[in-house]
Amino acid sequence: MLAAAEAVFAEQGTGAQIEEIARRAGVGVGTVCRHFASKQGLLQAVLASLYESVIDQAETALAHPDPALAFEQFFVSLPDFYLRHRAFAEQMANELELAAQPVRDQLMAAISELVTRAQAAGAIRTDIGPADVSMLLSGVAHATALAGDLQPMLRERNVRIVLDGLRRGSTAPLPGRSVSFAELRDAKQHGSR
Amino acid sequence: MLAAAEAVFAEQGTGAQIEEIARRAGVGVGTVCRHFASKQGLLQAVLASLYESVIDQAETALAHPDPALAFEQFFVSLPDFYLRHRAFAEQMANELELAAQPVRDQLMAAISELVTRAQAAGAIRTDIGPADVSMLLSGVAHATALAGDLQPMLRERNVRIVLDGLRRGSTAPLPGRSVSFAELRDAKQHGSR
DNA sequence: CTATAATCGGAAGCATGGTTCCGGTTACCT
DNA sequence: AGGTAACCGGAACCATGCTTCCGATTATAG
Repeated sequence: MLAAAEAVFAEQGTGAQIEEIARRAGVGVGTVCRHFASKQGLLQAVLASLYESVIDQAETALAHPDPALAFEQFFVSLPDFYLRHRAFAEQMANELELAAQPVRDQLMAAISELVTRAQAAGAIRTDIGPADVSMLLSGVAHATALAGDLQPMLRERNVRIVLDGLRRGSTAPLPGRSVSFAELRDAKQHGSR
Repeated sequence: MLAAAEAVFAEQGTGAQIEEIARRAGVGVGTVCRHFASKQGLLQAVLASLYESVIDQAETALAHPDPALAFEQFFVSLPDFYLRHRAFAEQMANELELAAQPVRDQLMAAISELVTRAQAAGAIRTDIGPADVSMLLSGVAHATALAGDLQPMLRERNVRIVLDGLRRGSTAPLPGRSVSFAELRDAKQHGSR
């Protein structure tokens, strides 16, 4: 049943209907709702396992000897994953709105590490921070969820262009300063408090 | 009343409730629904005028003597506009999903012109097309609608990074080929037919 | 084999938010 | 001033989709 939920959420995004999930799983609606407190709970359960997969991907990338390729590999593979898991893409797209979760923090930490190493290796510009990468990935995630399977080539180009913007040797300096995930979270809590 | 709708849509996005619009306009819900066929109609009416504003911006940019600065000016000012009109940002973010409208086509034409001129001037890479720009702007629009007013500096940096990715002198060639809006539309209709 | 308990399925309940409708009011014309 | 017609307001209506509940079914233990 959890597999069915994952499949349906993957295809239709977070807006998928419970009825569809139940039908796909070959059970009744009531059965779904008894096993999970709510639709939100079911979604969280599915997303948790997807987070694990992505964290695995990030750590696989981190094992790559070349930090530049490690970052690029992850940055390119993540949208591929979005494409196959639409609900996860939406989650990543809306991530900034959500409260912190352990698994989410773990992913953020891995991304931070990828960024730092790539910067140390001189592969990507040093005036950016994890928060910038997060926001860019959010935009990529959205674009992917929107038109990904319709225009796979366009999606891939989109990723490459953004990636180029992150490389070293840009023409103009960025305004402001780079900001970490921790700072971003603090600022957010401060702003909405 | 239309002004009230514009204000509410600007603040709350396309999900704004009619009741709120009515209250802001100082009228009843019924009055709103009599003047416009549906919520969708009201939204379209508001968006139409916003499209006009943006087209004006694009044409102002086109009047700039330097094509490079013209493109940059527009590309930077558009997210500013998104920030002040959240529903419009959402519309731009979801644009690929919608049927073509005259006013939309007009904007697309202006963007295409800005791109072509900037490319001719050697300001931005020649292996991209309007469809690429549209997808990037969609991502930027989403990121803006999501976290724009919370992290203005982050938003501005986001735009600048993407813009850098569009500049000439990138490290690796893009896969595939550039595609125009017309081709994008055709491909879309073909895919969903 | 039968009684009981757990689980299942779908229909009824509930919440949200857009749409419609009818009684009241206001403005205008004679 | 009086009558008529248009317009306004909000309450009732309807559609959608999550949640809950109860009768039916199946598994299990004595």
